[in-house]
Amino acid sequence: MITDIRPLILALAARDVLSDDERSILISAPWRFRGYDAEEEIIQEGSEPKESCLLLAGFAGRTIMFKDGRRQITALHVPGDFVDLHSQLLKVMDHNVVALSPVSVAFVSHDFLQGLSETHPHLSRLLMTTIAIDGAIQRNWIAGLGRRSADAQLAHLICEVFVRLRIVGLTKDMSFKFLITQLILADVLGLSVVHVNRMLQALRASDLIEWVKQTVTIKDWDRLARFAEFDPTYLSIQQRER
Amino acid sequence: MITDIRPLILALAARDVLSDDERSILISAPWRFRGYDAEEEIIQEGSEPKESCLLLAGFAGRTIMFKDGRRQITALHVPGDFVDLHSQLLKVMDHNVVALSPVSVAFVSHDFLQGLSETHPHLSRLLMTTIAIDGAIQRNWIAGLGRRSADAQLAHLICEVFVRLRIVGLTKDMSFKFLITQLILADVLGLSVVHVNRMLQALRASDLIEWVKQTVTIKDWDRLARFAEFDPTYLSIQQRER
DNA sequence: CGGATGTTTGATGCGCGTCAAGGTAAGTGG
DNA sequence: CCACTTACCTTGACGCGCATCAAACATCCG
Repeated sequence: MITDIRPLILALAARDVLSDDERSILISAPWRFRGYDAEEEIIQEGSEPKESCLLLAGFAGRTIMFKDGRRQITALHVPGDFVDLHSQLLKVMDHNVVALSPVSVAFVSHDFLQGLSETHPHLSRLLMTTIAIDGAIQRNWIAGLGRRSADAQLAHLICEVFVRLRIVGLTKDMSFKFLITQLILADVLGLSVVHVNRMLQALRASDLIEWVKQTVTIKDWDRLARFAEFDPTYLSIQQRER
Repeated sequence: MITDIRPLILALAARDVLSDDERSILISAPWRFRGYDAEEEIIQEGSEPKESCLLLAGFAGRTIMFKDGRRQITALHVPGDFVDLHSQLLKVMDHNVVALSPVSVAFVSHDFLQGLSETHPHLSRLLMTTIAIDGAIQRNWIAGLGRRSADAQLAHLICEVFVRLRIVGLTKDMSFKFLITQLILADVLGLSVVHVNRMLQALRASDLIEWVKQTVTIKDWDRLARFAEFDPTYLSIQQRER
């Protein structure tokens, strides 16, 4: 069981300066750790959580289900993401949170988080910022689902995941472990599995990416980013070394 | 020029109890009022606003532009909505905010809003909640763009707009003024104008809605909501009289 | 009255879904 | 250790939903 919350610290530090005090508050928070298998539900639609859930390892997603059994994944989470920080503001969950691969997570009580707003306002505000970044990512997905072609949308997702994983140190050169099946990818992109497969092959044929054994390698970042019209501004990453 | 911020108060009061003190703080806040014509940009992508913008009358939207000139509208705002409350958390705007009809708006400084978090924590938290509701709406749009058919997605949007307008008292029985062209609707739904037109006619033919002279009338709420699989939970409306 | 803006209609074609089947790799039990 | 299963990836055939192009209408406005 993973109990290292460093991904959160990396994710926050990428957005603003984190003091030592703030780091140690986070480290010593009353976390409750737990693991889930792929496809297990972490949080149910309609529930009223009293804790928020931080992802430490693996991939998770927010899913909205339709009556006919189809689903759409509305957010893809990487380690360091709070998957439901907004649950402290919204009482009832309007969607499920599902493990998309085996994951390790850490729960903290809403009470603890709300206490932060008095004792550590800057940190509390920084956490709110991650909610806003979530919103920016969602806007980008809306733009892509509405107006981008399937291949460009897929390319854009790969760019986004790469950058988000790099923030938390989960990339190696130009590649990363992506523990996601094409079926899940289809539910993210709003496409059929068949078409996802064909678009992946198109990107491979253009020599933009490689994807073998759950490892994605970006072979030509500039061309991929240009093809996807990827502009990382919306991820609100602080400029420094690059 | 409209300078009545009551829509905001109605929108907030629909989500939680608002004390008289909180109401008067909002009313006496240092608003700066202004009007815009349709298609005028209220906030530019890439700018770093020092104020947030409250919509008082008309419709506004957040738009993401593509290089080829096409656009996607990622949010549709009704009176009472803060169109860029998140700009106090995110430094750089990742999208434009555009007037979709003639609008009246009111700006408040971020400093004022941040001051609220100390003097009126409950109110401040309630404002944060509206950011989270925004996120919930966006998730629903993602689900619709990805998995719903064009007609169901259109029906869902009409349900959503109706409910949101009713909160701020802008519906009359089952109808509302919708100052939105089909071209704008196309950019909201990620469709072509032609197809939007056809889907509208389909809804009319099924006797679900009527749309004449910028006035939409829902002729059969239950059937429309069922057809769209509309469930208002995500709008976080307090249950009371109904 | 013309010109602009928005709505409606028709014809044609492409992007992506659906259905179906085969291929591969990993895990499971006898 | 091998048959069997299960999960996932890949490929092909076919059809529908929606885009695109083009043009006719309608409405409003100066």
